[in-house]
Parts: sequence; structure tokens; C-alpha cells
Amino acid sequence: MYSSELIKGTLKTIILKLLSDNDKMYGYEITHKVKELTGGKIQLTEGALYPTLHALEAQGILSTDVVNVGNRIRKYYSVTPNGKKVATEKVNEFSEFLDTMIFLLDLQPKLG
Amino acid sequence: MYSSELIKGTLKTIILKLLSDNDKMYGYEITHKVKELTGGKIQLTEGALYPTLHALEAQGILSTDVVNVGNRIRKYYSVTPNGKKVATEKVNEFSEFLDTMIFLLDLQPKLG
DNA sequence: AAAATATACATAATTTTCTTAGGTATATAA
DNA sequence: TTATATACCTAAGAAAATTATGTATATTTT
Repeated sequence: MYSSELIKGTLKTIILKLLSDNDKMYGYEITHKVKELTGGKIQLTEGALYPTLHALEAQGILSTDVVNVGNRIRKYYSVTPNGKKVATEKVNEFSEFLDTMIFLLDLQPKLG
Repeated sequence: MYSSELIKGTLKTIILKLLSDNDKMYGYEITHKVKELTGGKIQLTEGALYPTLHALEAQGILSTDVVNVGNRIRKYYSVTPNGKKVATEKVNEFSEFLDTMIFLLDLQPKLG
């Protein structure tokens, strides 16, 4: 687990990237997908996730689809057509920011 | 300029990296160095910088040396022997975090 | 069958970190 | 002489996260 300090400010970007690639996901699923993809190094907390999802929906970047699974509800989120631009911009901005930090801190990133 | 959201959480790492490489710098100098090195893309605000420097000093990670320059004071900060470990750890942790984010967001970082 | 864990949503109080806005003072350039 | 640059600092407020709960159903373990 990284110190929470580092993860600050990346939550929206992570959410928007995952939802851009997966077309619909629900909150609980997002936390588990991120944990899985990062080998447990990034664990989103629900207290941070849900308010952010609500905010993105209120801004028209995400839309929701509530589904009943047995007797439980599940709230699927998707990126709206308008939100797609925002999602791309967020990821691009983060990418540039990373380049700047790599230069500034003189890092050698591991490439896939 | 990057949205301040992205820069959140990187301030300590930036300060500690610069001071690790330069052995002593003063606050005003740090802001200008970062601005110069990033082509204006990252601009530290004094309201964030000074309290952070004070906190790092209080934690024994930085030490200070106040110098008179004409009639003005200048407060030089250096990484303490103990702080060197912390500085290295911070930069290493950020480096790993970068790798994780590059993988998670499927990015192609620009290499030096 | 009972207890524990997993699924799945949510909010509210507090803490952390930063922004914004201000304050003090000297030195230099226009 | 007026503006900009140098150089420090703090305090109020905003933003974003953590921590701690709360509700409820489903499944697995003992």
C-alpha cells in the first residue's frame, strides 16, 4: 500500500479511465478491480469513492443505471458522451504530469 | 499549469528530492527552481511551501541555517543525516507509485 | 444453525493538505 | 517614484481524503 498522500488527487482519473474502458461498472466493483490490477497497492476507500461518483454524476460526466440483483441493488456507472471528453483530458493531463515528475525527480519508469 | 488536484501529495517529495541533490536551498529558491525545471508547469505556492518546510524541520528531516544577505534574511534548508533515509524512501515510493499508475492507466511515459 | 465474511450501498465527523489572501520588509529596475 | 523582485511568514477557508459508522442481503465457514 502506498501512503495515502501519494494517491490523493488521482481518484477521479482512475475512475474515469476504468469506466472509459469498461463501459459500465458499479462502485464496489471498481474498488476490487483497482485492488486486483495493482496487486493491492492501491485500495480505494468507499468513503472517498462514493462521494466522488456522486459528484461526477452531478456534473454530467457519469450516468447511472440501478439494477436489482436478487434483493440487493447495484448502481452501474457509465461515462456519458459529454464525459468522454473529460475522461480523455483527465488521463492526458495526468500523463503529462507524470512526464514532468519523471524529469523533475530524475526517475526511470518501468515500462510494460 | 497542471490542475492543482494532480500536484497534491507531491510537495514533500519534490522538496526532499531538490534538497537531496543540492545540499542547501532556501524556500524562495525552491519555488523558482521548480518553476524553471518544469517550464512553469508546476508552481509551488508559498502558502503550501513554508508550512511544509516547517513541518519537515520539526520532524528532524530538515535543518536550517539562517543567513543575512544585506539587510534581509535567508533561511537555508538542508536534509539531515536522518532525513536522507526519509528522502530516499519518499522518492522511491513515488517511483513505484508511478509504475503502478502507468500500468493502471496504460500510459506511455516520455523518457529522458 | 449460528457466526463470520462478503457483497453493496451510503453518510457524517474529523483530519490533512492546499488555496487564497493577506502581512512585513528590503532591494532593484523602469 | 512606482513597480517589480526578493524573502520571509500566517490565518481563514476550501477541498479531498480518512475513519468510523450505518443498513441490509448473500454466502461461506464452523
